[in-house]
Amino acid sequence: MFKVSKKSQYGLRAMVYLAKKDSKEFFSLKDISGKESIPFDFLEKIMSELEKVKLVKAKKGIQGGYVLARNPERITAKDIVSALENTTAVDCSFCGKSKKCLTKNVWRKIDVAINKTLKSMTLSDLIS
Amino acid sequence: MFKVSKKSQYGLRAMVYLAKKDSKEFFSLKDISGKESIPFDFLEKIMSELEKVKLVKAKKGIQGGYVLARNPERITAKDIVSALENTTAVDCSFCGKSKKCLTKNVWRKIDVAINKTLKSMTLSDLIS
DNA sequence: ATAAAGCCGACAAGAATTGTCGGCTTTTAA
DNA sequence: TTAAAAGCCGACAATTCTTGTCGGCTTTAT
Repeated sequence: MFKVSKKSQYGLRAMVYLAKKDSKEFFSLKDISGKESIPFDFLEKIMSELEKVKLVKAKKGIQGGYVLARNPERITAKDIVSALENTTAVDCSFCGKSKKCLTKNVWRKIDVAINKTLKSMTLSDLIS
Repeated sequence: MFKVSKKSQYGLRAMVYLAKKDSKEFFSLKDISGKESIPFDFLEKIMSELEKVKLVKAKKGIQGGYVLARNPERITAKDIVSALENTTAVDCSFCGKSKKCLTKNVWRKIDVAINKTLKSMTLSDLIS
């Protein structure tokens, strides 16, 4: 419970890597995976998901790779994590069915706290 | 990621159930599992773990069962969740190895936020 | 034209969660 | 004093989720 998935760890690290470069240059999967010690094939899937939600732009072919789609100060940790996780933060199965489930508030408050925290940090915060 | 485990859901529901009764009476696994729709055998393991950390007292034999070990206002959601989860909140594998991992703060802040939230709610808050 | 890259779907390995079972011990009440 | 009700415990089975891999395809710069 509340274990950070490798996917989010890798995704955030890759994005921080791109943010540190802060240029128009494209960086390849090979480069990122090498520098950040992320399994190549896994990273490919991750970047592809980040591209679908337009957090990065991809370019195929020689000299291709990925760049951030917008400035680091306009990308939050929440943008990245939400793109990679399907269960958006805390999700309690029983509460949905039971109107008066007394435990609902616990999970809901945690959900709010996590999202607020994630939202409060941008890539540019992280690299500064 | 950040999915609430059934174990914690069940554990918290069982504890809220006992807190609602708020008496010296013992309630059996059979009773709790029936009223709260929790698989009997699973609940047995859960209550046994809660007993080990002295959140509940157990009594064997006929008319046996479980009671809260202290007043509901002295048991927080964190007490319960911590007893049931081994990975205490957020735990990032890479950060441990890399001193200057720039993503570390993200996971650490979430960890703090979750724990603070869990700590802020007692069983008596939940049932009121 | 070719080589370097990303794209995509399928799937396999591993780990964690969730749930089950059988036999044991303790306790109460008839 | 014995039988039934209950908790205790360890092993294990089923299921689901995460993590990782693979093969073949498309695109693009040189």
